[in-house]
Amino acid sequence: MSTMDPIGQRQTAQRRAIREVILTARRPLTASEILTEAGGSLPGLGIATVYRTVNLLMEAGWVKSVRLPGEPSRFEPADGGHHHFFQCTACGLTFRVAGCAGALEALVPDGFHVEGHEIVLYGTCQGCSRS
Amino acid sequence: MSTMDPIGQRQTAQRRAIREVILTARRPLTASEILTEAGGSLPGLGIATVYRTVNLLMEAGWVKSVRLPGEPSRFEPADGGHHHFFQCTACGLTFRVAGCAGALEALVPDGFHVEGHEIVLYGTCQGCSRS
DNA sequence: ATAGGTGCAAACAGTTTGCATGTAT
DNA sequence: ATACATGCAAACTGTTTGCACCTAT
Repeated sequence: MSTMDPIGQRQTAQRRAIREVILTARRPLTASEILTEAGGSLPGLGIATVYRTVNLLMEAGWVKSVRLPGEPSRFEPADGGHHHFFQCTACGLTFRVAGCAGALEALVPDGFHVEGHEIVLYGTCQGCSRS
Repeated sequence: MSTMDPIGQRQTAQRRAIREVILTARRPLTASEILTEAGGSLPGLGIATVYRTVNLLMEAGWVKSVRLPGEPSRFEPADGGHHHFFQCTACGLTFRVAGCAGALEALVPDGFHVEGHEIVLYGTCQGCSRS
């Protein structure tokens, strides 16, 4: 899967722009953040196109969604490896956390099969803890 | 805090019914599930009252909200102890999971303070794994 | 009597969808 | 040329809010 692979059936400026914005961002972006970013070079870009393209990118395996409880969906490159998130309760910023607590299978009763998990940590970030 | 403590300033049939529905349910309920349940004995009950009462119950410490990523809020008694959730990817049912993976503080860099966390396990439940 | 609560409808955010227009192929 | 993509607006879900009416105190 190279950068030149088409998304869907056709290459369009919108799809290229949206993919680039997500792939070059250093944090997961919401749909409206993507609209703002990509809309800079593509006046008239609509939120529906962002959602349609993001869904296409997810089906194609380029992008995955990050869903923090009570937060709008964010989108990030799918190849970022397994990680979780830390959300600062003071400033609201969301940080990526590299590690992962294992042994989660042990938590469920017999007959249940754990295939995946989501962990969100809450607390105060570096900046907010200091002040 | 006894069962007779008022919620807000006044006791009303709606508030009593909504509280009882949440406190006697054996799984967390969405606002519309609460409306359906409590609405049985209170025809005309509105969804706005459910939300207003649930928010009041949360402020009062009776109830807490369960927010699974991408799911509508659910509400459960606040005194249920620390636990997490397992959501079946086949049938969609949500189960409570008693245990908890510790050592989550180790995942964040120096300067970050972990105050809480949320863990959601995904997989197949007992019934769906069998078939 | 009156502050506070309720129901309804409107408003709101996030997301999806229908449709006529536009465009990559 | 034509099937696919876009933009807009409408629809939809979950949640909150404004307001006139109602009720526990």
